[in-house]
Amino acid sequence: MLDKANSLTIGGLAKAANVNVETIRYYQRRGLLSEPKRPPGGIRRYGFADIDRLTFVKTAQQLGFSLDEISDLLRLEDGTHCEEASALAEHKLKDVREKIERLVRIEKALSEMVSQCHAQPDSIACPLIASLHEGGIGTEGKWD
Amino acid sequence: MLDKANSLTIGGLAKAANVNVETIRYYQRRGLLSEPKRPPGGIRRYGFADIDRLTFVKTAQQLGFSLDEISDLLRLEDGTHCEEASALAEHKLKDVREKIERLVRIEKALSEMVSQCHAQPDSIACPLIASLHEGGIGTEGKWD
DNA sequence: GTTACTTCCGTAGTCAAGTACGGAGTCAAG
DNA sequence: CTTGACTCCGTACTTGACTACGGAAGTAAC
Repeated sequence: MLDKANSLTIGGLAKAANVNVETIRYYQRRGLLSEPKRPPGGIRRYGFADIDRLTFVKTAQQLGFSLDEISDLLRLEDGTHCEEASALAEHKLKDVREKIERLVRIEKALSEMVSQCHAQPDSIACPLIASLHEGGIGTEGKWD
Repeated sequence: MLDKANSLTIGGLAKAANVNVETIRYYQRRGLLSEPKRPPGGIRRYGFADIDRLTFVKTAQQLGFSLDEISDLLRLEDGTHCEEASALAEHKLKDVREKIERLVRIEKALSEMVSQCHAQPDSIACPLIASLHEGGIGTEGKWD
């Protein structure tokens, strides 16, 4: 299906995924990206799948995952055994949900701040830090 | 209100916030945490506010913010001028919402994977990478 | 008022994640 | 069949975020 599309050199891949060539080579060394076989005395070629994979790594990184954790996630994508995979997935799911919760709290604090500011543009209080307290702002805003 | 509570030494603060003493000093150098005045020839004391601040920094970090970005967020908390603050807040809000979206996509992919796996525990496909494509899964689950 | 733990402070070292470098080999155009 | 750009590969350097070290000074318990 995409044999013909496997036409990128490492430089083209780097441009397409908006990363440095050296970063690609680094990821290959770390096992995050496989190195396509190189035709005897030739040059390696890459395709769409590689762009997607790189993009995924970069995105996951921005979300606070380390390269080791991203390796784990990618092992899921690559299809390990079902038991193992689902255990890992459930674990990662917990991480992800916690991250979402925290971000939602921060989001609320920020948006509240913005609207407060538009309402009475002089005094401003930002409950950003408080927004992270466990009990906090899920349904009701109350802290001790 | 919490003058009496400002009783922690740097070591106590470190324990309370679950970070290294050196990390606190490092944050002070970077301006993420202010150094309380030290009584002539004495020792600095810290309080609850400092614990919260440190906790916030650590949490934000896990969510993929750099210390520089966290400085920005903290300037909001500390109350700058309203215009400036709200502009910055809106900008950060965009970041935060993007992060949430991406995490939600990942969350869906992972949870789908787990339930698929429970349903037919042998063949397993993980659309983890696909989950990040723009057009994807906002309201409808459909990928090509 | 000595002993044992801390704080204080500057400087140096570490670790993850790249980024740069340099020389040999490959490829595409002219 | 040479020139210029790019790949390949190993090794070395950089950056962000700590973490460790060491000596002087503070402090708490005996």
